[in-house]
Amino acid sequence: MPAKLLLLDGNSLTYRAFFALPTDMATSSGQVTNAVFGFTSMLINLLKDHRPDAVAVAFDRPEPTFRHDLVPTYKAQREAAPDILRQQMGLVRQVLEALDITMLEQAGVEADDIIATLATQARDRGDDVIIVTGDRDTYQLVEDPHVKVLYNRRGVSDYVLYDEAGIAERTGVTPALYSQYAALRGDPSDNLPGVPGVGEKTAAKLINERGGLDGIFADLTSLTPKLRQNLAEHEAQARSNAAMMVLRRDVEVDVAPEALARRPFDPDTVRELFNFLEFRTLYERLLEAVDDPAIPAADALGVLECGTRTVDSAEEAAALLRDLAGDRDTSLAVAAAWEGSPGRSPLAGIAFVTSVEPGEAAWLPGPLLQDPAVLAALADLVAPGGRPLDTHNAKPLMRALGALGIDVRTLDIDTEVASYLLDPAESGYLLQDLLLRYVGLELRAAVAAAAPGTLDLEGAADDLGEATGRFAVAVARLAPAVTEALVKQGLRDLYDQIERPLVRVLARMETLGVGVDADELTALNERLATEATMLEARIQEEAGVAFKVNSTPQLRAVLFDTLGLAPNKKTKTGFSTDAASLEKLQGQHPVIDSLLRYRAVEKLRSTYGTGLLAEVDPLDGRIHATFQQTVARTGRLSSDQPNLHNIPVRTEEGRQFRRAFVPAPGFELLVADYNQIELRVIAHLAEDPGLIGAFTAGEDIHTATAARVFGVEPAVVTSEQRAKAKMVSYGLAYGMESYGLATRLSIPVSEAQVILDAYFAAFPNVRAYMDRTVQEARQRGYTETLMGRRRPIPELSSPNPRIRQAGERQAMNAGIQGLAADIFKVALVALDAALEEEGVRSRLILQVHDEVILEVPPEEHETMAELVPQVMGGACDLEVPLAVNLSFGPTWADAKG
DNA sequence: ACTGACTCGTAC
DNA sequence: GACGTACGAGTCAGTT
Repeated sequence: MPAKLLLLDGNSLTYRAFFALPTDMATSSGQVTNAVFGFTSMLINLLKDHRPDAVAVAFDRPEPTFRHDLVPTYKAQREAAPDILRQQMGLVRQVLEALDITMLEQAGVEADDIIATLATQARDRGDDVIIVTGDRDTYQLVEDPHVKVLYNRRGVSDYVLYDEAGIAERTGVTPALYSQYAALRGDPSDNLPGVPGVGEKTAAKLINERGGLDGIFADLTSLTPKLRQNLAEHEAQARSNAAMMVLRRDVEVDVAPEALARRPFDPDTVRELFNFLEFRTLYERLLEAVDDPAIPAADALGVLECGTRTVDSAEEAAALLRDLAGDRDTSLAVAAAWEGSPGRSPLAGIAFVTSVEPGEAAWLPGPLLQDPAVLAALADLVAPGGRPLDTHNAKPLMRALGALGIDVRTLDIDTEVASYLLDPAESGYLLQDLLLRYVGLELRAAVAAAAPGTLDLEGAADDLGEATGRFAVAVARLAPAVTEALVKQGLRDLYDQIERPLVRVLARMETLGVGVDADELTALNERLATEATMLEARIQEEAGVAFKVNSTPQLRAVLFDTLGLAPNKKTKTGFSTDAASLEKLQGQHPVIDSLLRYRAVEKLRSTYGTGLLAEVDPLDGRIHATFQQTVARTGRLSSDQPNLHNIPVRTEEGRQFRRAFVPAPGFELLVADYNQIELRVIAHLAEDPGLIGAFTAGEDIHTATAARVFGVEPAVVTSEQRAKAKMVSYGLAYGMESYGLATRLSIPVSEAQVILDAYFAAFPNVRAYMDRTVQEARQRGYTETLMGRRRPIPELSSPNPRIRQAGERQAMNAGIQGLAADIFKVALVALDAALEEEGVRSRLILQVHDEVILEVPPEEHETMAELVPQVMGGACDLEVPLAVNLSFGPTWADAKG
């Protein structure tokens, strides 16, 4: 029985896969994998569908081939492959290496020539050959029934198998005549022009009628005049093309036929590589495809094992903790379990790892954490100089232990925070996902279903200890892996100096919470609710129909159908009713004003009235938000339950809510915010002398900017000019374009463009910086801040221009917002340390991106007025000073300004 | 009853 | 489409 040989064109197929699949397919570390995924997926399908006895993949080499010697312009028009494609060529080779599939390449010839040679040899042996390529040149090889071409049409799964008849049907000529046919027609992708006026149809007709080029050129007289002239003039071109297109079948391939035979691969190697590439489904498909009982199935990939011992007496627990405290040179992995939501409910218990491999843990149920001796031992364990602690999401544990009087000072690796630094673009950081990705182990299903730290095992209380023990062992296995990754990516300092200490600072701020005047909030809420009810009735009256005003679809129908108003903006589902659209309708119908007012009132009532009241802790009357350290992709913090980062400030009415934020009795509030931090960051990063000069001189930045942009003296800058300059400055960090500026300033796009041009002419380094940033990000696949914080932006290589441009704006913004966030975090950590060092009672209670809020006792007013701006101003040494605005007051609103 | 998509609006 | 990063209220349609 003849053997079956599969021959692949590595370059052509990888190239096809790259353009067939979206480039936002990437690993968590930002490596784009669309092409290597597509290639691998297709290879697996081929192995499965055709069960070849032998496989080889041929590659082109970068240096010129004999065809370049024949025709110097051969392929000269080709652009260099994008970086993210070239990287993947290497990955494709790694995949083939792991699968132990032979790769062939040779200087001076192309992959097709190697394929032609091998195919001819195999044919001569009587073997069957299937050639897989995205390139049509190999059609000429299908002249023998043993040889077939699998032509990859568009994607990675859309391919068709051509035999001789198939080629004839597809092209109109037989494989033997294919190269002469192609010579007439030309090949733009190889930069080989054909005969003008001769396309596929004419070429096939001529070749078939005359049996080839010789027959055609022997006698041109019977052809139409134009065709005759074109052929006569381009005979040399056509003959040269033909010579170029004939594949060499005599390449000296240094490989014996047996060497191409399928061999079993090393499953561990393949699994490791697929794991690295984050191919989650391919391994199983591969196993199906090779059907080799010697290769272990995917479910033997590795399940984390752990034996957990429940500690049932306080004496035993205290002894264990003292024992664990003895080893200060290695980290201790722990995991917490909660009665309810992490950090907001009592601890259900803590598991401590007693052995990493084999996995063993000790489970201390919650009640033991009431015992004074246990608490004392635990406090010693985590006191300064105690045992380094690893855990997943340390902040809630710190909060809970803090409530028990234990200050955790020995945090080493928080696997969640560390993983966030490794890839801040992930949608979440579940322990089980990370363990699989970085270690290749699975957490058992019952546990894997639970959110990190929640472990809602449907009342399976007996399992809670065991499940938490497994979490702890998982942390112990994961921590070294993420640490190694941190070091590799140069993120270790960022983690050690900023993120890790920040965890404790945030934990303490959350625990303290912020005081609110619930009576004031309630009064505001009721007033707004009354007005909302009144407005709702008025709106329905004015519109003449009863409808749900909060419902966008219903409002849309009322405005644009019932009332017949003219819509101007569209959303995904219909005409927009947002405030900007409504404002354009003002004056056309009385209901518009009522609607705008209703929207404003209802927003305040629902989000800030009812919303904030629901978050007031009945125990202490304060609001304890959670500050999320692993959410924002730029490195910023976020706040939820409630979000204290978007409390209104711009309108007086909204600002009322800030009056409800008050200090603890006997304290006043201190608000300290960075002045124009993002613009200063831009000045520094762009090294723009104009901006740096203005900031250094302490000028009003918007006036100074306007003066330069509009070419007037600062003294005569109008408020309108200043407003325009201000808007440009704000938009800068977001990559705003003329359209956006025009919308915001209510001016024509052309005028906005003039202003933008003038801005970039006045501050040329800013544009250069933006361009440089995008360029670097595109090259590397990620942006990086001054402090090394990285953010992958795979969108930069999207073939979709809209997505790509969005990626460019993200890249510009990430460097700016990211550095501002880095600086601010440094300041928070430094402030916390300074307060501790000074031994003051003043304390951090809130942060809002570039603003910190402290509770300050009156006697420390002067100290803080000096200390806070000094520490914040010194957080980072930029080319411009970091100015800090300070204000004290009895409420958040009073302390603003 | 729950969930996710969608729209809208607030902050920096 | 056209300005980046968040969180959350409310509606609605689809699923349990």
